[in-house]
Amino acid sequence: MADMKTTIKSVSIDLFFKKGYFATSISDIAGGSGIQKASIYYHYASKEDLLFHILTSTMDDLTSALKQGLAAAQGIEQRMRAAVRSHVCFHLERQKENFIANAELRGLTADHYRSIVNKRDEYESIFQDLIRQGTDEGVFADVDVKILSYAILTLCTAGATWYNPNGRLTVDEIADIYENFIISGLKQGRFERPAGR
Amino acid sequence: MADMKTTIKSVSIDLFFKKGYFATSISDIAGGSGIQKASIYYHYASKEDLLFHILTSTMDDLTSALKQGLAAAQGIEQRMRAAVRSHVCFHLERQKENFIANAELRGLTADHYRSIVNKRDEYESIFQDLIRQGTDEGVFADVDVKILSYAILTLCTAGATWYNPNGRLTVDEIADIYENFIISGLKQGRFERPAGR
DNA sequence: CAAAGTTTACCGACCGGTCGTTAGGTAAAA
DNA sequence: TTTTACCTAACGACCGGTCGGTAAACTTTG
Repeated sequence: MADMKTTIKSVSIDLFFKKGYFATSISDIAGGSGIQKASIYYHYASKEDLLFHILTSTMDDLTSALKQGLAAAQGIEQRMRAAVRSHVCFHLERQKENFIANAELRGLTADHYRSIVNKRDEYESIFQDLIRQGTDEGVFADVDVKILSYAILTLCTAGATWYNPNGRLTVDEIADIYENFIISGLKQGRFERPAGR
Repeated sequence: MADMKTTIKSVSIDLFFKKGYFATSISDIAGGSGIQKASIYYHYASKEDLLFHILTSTMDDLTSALKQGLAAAQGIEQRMRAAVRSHVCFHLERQKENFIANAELRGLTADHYRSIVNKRDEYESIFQDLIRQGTDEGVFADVDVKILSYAILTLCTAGATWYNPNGRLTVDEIADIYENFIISGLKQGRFERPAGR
């Protein structure tokens, strides 16, 4: 019994994911929602407004999921593991929205673009702080913070591109693989040696 | 004194990169090339044909760069390092085309889409073979070949999204960072220990 | 409690504009 | 005389968005 505004949004997510924002017409969305295209404008001001709503809620949920995931974790390695896991799981569980969020930013007006990029920057900075802390503590190798944060984020983000919910691996299994890969890449050989240096 | 066909292609690459394939009109391309839009059709059969030409040449050059990079390298670790380096450098040096190749596949007809995806699969399989060989030889940890190959490729591909040619780091420096990060992630602690186990 | 007013959620018809593409023509080069 | 490389003009399709209207649901009021 979802209301029409929610239906329109979810139909749009499906279509934007499948065909892309520019290739999806208001008529397509209306047809998928079971109403006439003029009625879309009762619920959303414009096609771009609809895209902006999708991206905003996705980014907000993404960030709050990360903060929630970090709240419980202690110690820099465990915190980074929690962050990676949160990032991966969110992207795989809400694959379509995240795919759109990474592919259709160009559909936004300048103001809305800024708004979303600001949210993304805030999210990224959490990861960058974790990396910085890890290198300061000597747990991670002395890596380039910017590049490595991009690497970690795009790595997991890319999962939303190829992930198949009916595929061979579960979300948790994929998260395990990424977690180990990334932590190894951050440590770069700094594993606890049998004895002193 | 590039001929007009080449000019049109390179103007299209610039515009597809900046505004996206669907948001770029034939008029835009014609304007940027200094001719009328009808004249585009003397050189290319359609807008989609133009996109297909761009993607085909990009994929072909990408694969031959990889094969060339691998020809000189010996030993699985060195071969993987060479592969990563080739991939990173190609993506950063031909940033725009690679960005398009990863973002605009949806603009293709079914036949052309298949053609490009086949080329991409062939390219991926080279990386998958390298990973498989590395795990067989015990140089790399026992990782999931499919996922790790996607990880490696998307990692470097993402570079084409954020790379700034006038930025802080050179292509070679970025390639170094990725090379070490990826090799560490593949080895997952299997570094040569000071002495016997 | 019923009549009157107001709001909600939708519709069909239409608009100006842009799109990719084609037809037919032309002037210079081969 | 044919080919090359472009042009002007126009085509039909489709796009996002607006307009005026309407039936049903709520809210207010006598």
